[in-house]
Amino acid sequence: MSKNIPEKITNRLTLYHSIMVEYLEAGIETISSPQIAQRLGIDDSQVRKDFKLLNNAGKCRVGYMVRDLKDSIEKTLGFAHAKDAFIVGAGHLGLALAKYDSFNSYGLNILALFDNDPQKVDMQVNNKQIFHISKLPNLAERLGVDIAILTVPRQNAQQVADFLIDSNIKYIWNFTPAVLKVPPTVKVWNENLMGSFLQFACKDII
Amino acid sequence: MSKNIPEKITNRLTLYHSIMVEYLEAGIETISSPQIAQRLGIDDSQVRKDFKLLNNAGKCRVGYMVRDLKDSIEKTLGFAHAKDAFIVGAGHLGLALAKYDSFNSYGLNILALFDNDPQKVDMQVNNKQIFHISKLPNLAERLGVDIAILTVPRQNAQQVADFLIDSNIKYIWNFTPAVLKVPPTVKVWNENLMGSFLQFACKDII
DNA sequence: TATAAATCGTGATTTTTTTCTTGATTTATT
DNA sequence: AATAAATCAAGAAAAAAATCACGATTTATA
Repeated sequence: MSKNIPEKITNRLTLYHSIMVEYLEAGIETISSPQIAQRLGIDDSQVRKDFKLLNNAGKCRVGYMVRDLKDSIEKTLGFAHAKDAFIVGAGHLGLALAKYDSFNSYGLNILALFDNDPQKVDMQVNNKQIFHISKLPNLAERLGVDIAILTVPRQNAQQVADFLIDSNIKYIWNFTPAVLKVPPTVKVWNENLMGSFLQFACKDII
Repeated sequence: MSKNIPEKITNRLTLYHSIMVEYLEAGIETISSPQIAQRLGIDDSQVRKDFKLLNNAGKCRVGYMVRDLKDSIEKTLGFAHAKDAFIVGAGHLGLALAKYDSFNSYGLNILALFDNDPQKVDMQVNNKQIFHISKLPNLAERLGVDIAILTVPRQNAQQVADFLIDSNIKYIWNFTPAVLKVPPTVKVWNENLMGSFLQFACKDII
């Protein structure tokens, strides 16, 4: 569908999207590339080039239609294309993500959580049940789920990932700091919160 | 101190660091650039160039000392340089982050949480107290805190950010999807979980 | 209606990042 | 001791990304 947009551009698209949401809420119907550029601290021609990629034409002296931009960004990023996923690891972070309702409107549908702690099993979080991890392969197959959000402790990350791979999980959104070893058929997306912070902190706090 | 290392390189440094931790735990003392490169799916000369930046010489046919690499990455990223921070917004995500103990070993020290919900005020989370948001300016000044982790709902993000800026907060780690408007003296680091997922999902799920 | 100002679209240029290549060095092996 | 294999180092080349520059268009204003 989408012609493999570079990561950097996708990242900017998500930022543009947030701004569109804000403008829509404020009842502003058009937006210009210099406005966006200034907000994000980038060049305005960059913004226009990105929008070109979305086949979204602007109007000189006026700008772009906010609603159209929002729609085409959502189309490009696949908001409507709902994706089912499991959360693996029902610790603080896993629970927080399970309660994070915005996932839904962005096309991510959390179906259930998994953990190996018997105390947590069968609890409900935000209408999603926590299952024992041993139930995952069966449920993944029955429900056709191939996305897992990994929120276990670092020490168990690789072991659990191996188990997920055996269960035919194809996409792992990795919130652990571990760098997972996976076969080429499996895609990993590293969130790495601490790494992210360090990038920030390094900028000039030190 | 650190000579403003580009974001991309910093990001790779955090990944290298994770691998070093893993190798150390496994008792492996040396590591080669091709090993790392293969693991991360990048070119090995890239890895060597990054290490060059750290002034970390390798040894032909052997590789680099894991311990040395880990130390110099930590030095470059400022692990030892402890930074105090507040969490603003004691919702699910804020609480999860407050309970996330790994922050400490990476040089981030959460001192307290803030919220405007009277029910949450005075509760303790992982030995950190939740204060009413109105207490923030005073505490920030007294404790010399200028870093805030923003985990409020998107709708309140800008308003709270403005308040933080008035309170002399200089660094905002923004977990809300809002694109904050801040003066040039304030630095924002956008986490944007959904945006991150969309980048991942776009890769080829659609 | 003419002029000015803002903005788009896009090709050219520059900068940054990544990959390629080659030579030197070290260790293991015969 | 000679040879082979793995690895580092570093400059060259290629690719990707960002910025610049400018003509064309549209709207507002004099």
